[in-house]
Amino acid sequence: MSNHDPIDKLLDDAISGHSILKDRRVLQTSHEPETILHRDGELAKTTQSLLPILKKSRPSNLLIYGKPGTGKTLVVKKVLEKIEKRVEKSEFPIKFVYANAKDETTIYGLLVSFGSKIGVDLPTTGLSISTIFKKILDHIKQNSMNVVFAIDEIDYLVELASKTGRDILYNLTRANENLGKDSSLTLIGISNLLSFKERLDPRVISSLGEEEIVFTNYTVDQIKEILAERIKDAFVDNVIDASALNLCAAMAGQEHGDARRAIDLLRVAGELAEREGSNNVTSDHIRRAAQKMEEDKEVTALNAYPLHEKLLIVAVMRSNGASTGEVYHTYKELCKTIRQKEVTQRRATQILSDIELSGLITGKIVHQGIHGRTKKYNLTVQPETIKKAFQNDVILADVL
DNA sequence: ACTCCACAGGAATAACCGGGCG
DNA sequence: CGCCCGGTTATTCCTGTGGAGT
Repeated sequence: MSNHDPIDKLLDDAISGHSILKDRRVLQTSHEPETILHRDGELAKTTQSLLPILKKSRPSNLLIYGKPGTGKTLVVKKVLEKIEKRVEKSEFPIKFVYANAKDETTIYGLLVSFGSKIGVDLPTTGLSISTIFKKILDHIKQNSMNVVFAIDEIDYLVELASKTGRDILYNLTRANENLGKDSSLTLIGISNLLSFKERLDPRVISSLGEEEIVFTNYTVDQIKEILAERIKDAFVDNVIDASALNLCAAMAGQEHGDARRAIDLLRVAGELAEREGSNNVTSDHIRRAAQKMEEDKEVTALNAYPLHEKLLIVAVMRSNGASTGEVYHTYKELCKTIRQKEVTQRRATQILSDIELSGLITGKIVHQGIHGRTKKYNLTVQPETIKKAFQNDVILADVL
């Protein structure tokens, strides 16, 4: 699967003089390992569910749940790949299509990419969704294809789905009834959220959820083995301290057994160690990698806020531990210096409690007798982080 | 025991915004 | 293109509140 381009490899080596990293691609999220550890049950169930297709009958639609980093995508891709290989030589036409709903901004885009993968030429614009849909079904029918369509992060789809979008999802799950005897369409939905089902049209649930598989979390020991496996391919021998490996697995396990996070952590720690010219990756590197990732996450979150949210965060930073009134006062000053219209205090308190919900600031209600009731706000992140995040915001330049 | 502060936070309503549709 | 629709943002107005000060 992963094509190890010799040119890339040379370039990688050249960039990092004496490298402790043998092949950093192995640690990237796009990497698909040969064997998938500790997912035997899930692999078996998924295969089982798709088995009918080998006997030329239609499998049930399948819904897969599991927390992030539990190997859902990996397992589905692997199983589809294996079946496809097995069927390749036979004259029985099976087609697997994988799409990630996050990559497509609209249902329309999703359908078009789906269509192009099964060989329907579609214009990227101009046709209505229902026309596209019909063309795809016609194509499947005419060529008597058996198609399995895997939609990853299907929760996103439902999120952005308007009424027509929901209808499409419904039609997709029920498409079989309109296909002839010789063709079929099976859906595999993959979702991070267990609660995803609740927000679905009950008609869709009954047809999409014909069969369900829930992916369990990895244990710390399992993560350790998965990491060890990757380390073998990614790093030069014996550069990862045992304590570093343990810590890395433990940190990821603390969340909910997120293998992807563990691997990310390892990659960042490895890059950190390499940049420092260190000969091995220590638990200190892991710790700093975690810190860096946390900070990056905060910076991204900070930048995603609209202007007035940012201004209020700066106001909280300026006057740490201040009451709502004081924060609002400094906020108004900030608005004046950058010539922006301020929002009302009511709105400001609303925004502040929204930000509080995201965890960047904390607020505590205090009663001060004759001095009334108010909320005292504090920053939970380093002021440095905030400055770093906002420094390339041209509007905020003057108030930092 | 009573007052009164400095807001919290609910409700109603208006302004705005992006997407779909004829 | 304008129009409508649903969702979000913001304003206005409002009632409620624990305890320091008297």
